[in-house]
This record gives sequence, structure tokens and C-alpha cells, in this order.
Amino acid sequence: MARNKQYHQFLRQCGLKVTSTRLLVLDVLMSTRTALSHSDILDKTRGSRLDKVTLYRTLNTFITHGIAHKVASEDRNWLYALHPIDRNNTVRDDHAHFICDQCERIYCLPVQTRNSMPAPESEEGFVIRTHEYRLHGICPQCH
Amino acid sequence: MARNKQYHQFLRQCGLKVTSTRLLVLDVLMSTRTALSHSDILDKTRGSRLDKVTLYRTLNTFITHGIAHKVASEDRNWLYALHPIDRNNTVRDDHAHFICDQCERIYCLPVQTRNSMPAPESEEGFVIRTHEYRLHGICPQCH
DNA sequence: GATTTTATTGCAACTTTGTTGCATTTTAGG
DNA sequence: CCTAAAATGCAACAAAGTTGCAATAAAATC
Ligand SMILES: [Mn+2]
Ligand SMILES: [Mn+2]
Ligand SMILES: [Zn+2]
Ligand SMILES: [Zn+2]
Repeated sequence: MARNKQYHQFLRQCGLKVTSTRLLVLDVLMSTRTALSHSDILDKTRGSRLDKVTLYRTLNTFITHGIAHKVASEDRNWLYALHPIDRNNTVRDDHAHFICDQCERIYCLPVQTRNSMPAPESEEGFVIRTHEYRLHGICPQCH
Repeated sequence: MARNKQYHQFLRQCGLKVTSTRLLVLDVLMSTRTALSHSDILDKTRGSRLDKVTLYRTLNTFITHGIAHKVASEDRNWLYALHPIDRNNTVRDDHAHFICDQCERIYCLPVQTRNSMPAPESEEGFVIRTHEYRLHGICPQCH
């Protein structure tokens, strides 16, 4: 409940009205290391009669306001996560998505940026603007 | 129709029965540069009364037999493509997916392998086995 | 070439994920 | 406290994909 004040301030900074739904969803997303699906979040908020449509809209609002982003899971639905934050509290938009082949959880991991971006091989006319690294393997939980 | 003989041989090599559906889908996938969705393929085969379930099953068969692979599109559904083939006719499983931000087409592009894989930064316990590069930008068609 | 075996196909019904329209409620600011 | 604007809940809908089952087509054996 001390958190709530911080979340409140944070939402207002983002130009959003503060609602109980937004505080709730923000808290769920804050308290996980892995990206969560819409139904994961619904499960974690059982008892708070949060409507599924409202949750979809809340997540989209978070995305359009730069609070969260979504990642496609291996079984074709969206997982949502807050933007990873650096040691110096700045948002890292250059990060990788680690997909555990065993538990299927997806983690947003900071990666070493010294690696150069893979360039298309002898292909002309492809102009790269952004990129996403998806890493597959085994996560610490499943090791 | 000269192609059909090649496809026929190819399917048998893969341990699959030769059916008109498989020949048809193989031909569609052969004759495109970009990954296609289930409904793209249905559209391109209109007139051949190919059932949607049969198409899903055919695509999955191609995947489990190493003929094709699927890529998640930006709007959360699967696009299917044959494995890209090298100059020396060997399958490249190390390639990038180029997503055009304008036309939303996805291309499988060979990439220079000299770039090292991005390693997780100071994170322990993540064992990377494979990876996928997703590159966003503008494709030659939309340039 | 006909027969048998086995895999593939088509259809209907269903599930899961996500969207739209609209009436009601909540928020923020004066 | 009052008001305008935004957020919410509900019902109905749409798209993507799956399951079970009976009918059909491929290929192996004779
Ligand atoms: Mn991420
Ligand atoms: Mn590919
Ligand atoms: Zn795991
Ligand atoms: Zn394009």
C-alpha cells in the first residue's frame, strides 16, 4: 500500500488517470520477472472482478503510453511486460527475449550491446530500423 | 507440371505420402519470397476446395518433417515458409526474419554469421540454445 | 490390376483470443 | 459539490485454431 502512492505518481506522470484497475495491473506486472499473458493476469487478479475487456484495454493503454510492451509467445498469443529498467533507472529498449523451451516462460533480458546487429547477406533494399532478439534455451528455474 | 515430379520425389524423400493437397501447398510456398498465413494460402488456392483443417494439418506436417517453419506475425498469427536454401542447396537454419513495417510482409533472410550472438548481460543461469533475429524496417517492395 | 492396410481428408462442432458498441460508473478539476 | 471526459462492465461478435469421426485416397501386398 506504500507502493500504491508510487504507482499513483507514476501513472499521473505518464498522463494517465489513476484507477484501481491500473494500479492492480501495474502491481501484477511489477511483481514478476517474466512476461504475462492476458489470462495469466486475469488469474492473478481473481477476486477483484476485473473484466477481460477492461484488462485488454488497460494493457493497450500501457503500451501506447510507453509503460509496457508485448511479446508474441510461441503459441501465438501476446505476453505483456513492463519495459526493463537499467541500473540508472532508464528504460532499456534494446533487450532480448529469452524463451524457455521447457516452461515456455519469456524473460526480458538486457544484452550486451557491443554485438553488432546481424546484417542481411548480399540482399539489397532491406532497410533495418529496429530489431528483436529472441533467445531460446533453458531458464534458471528449469536448469 | 514438370515441377510436380520434383515435388513428388521430395515428399517421398521426407517420408510423406504424396497427396494433391501437399503438392498444392508446396507449390504455393515455393512460389513466394515472403512467409504466408493460413488464410493467405487458402486465398491462393481458391477453386481447389481445400479445407481449412486440412491446410492446418498439412502445414503442421511440413513443420514436423523439417520442410517448413512458422513465424509469428506482428498481429499474433502464424506465417509459414519453407526453410531457406543456400547457394549450395543446404538448409540454412540460421537466418533472420525481416518484418516490413509498411506492408507487414515477413521475409526469411540469410544473415552474416560472423556477428556473435547477443549474450545476456550479467545474468546467470540462462542457457541459450537457439535464437531468432527479428529485423524491422522497410522492404524492397515498399522502399 | 484388384485387394488390403494405413494415412489423409472434409465436415461439424467447439475453444480460445481478442474486438466493438453502448449504457453506467469513476476520475480529476473547478 | 458539480461537471466533463475518460474508464469500466456487459453482451454480442469475429477470427484463429483444434478435436472427433466418418468417408476417401495412397501405397504396399498379393
Ligand atoms: Mn521485452
Ligand atoms: Mn524463416
Ligand atoms: Zn523455464
Ligand atoms: Zn514492405
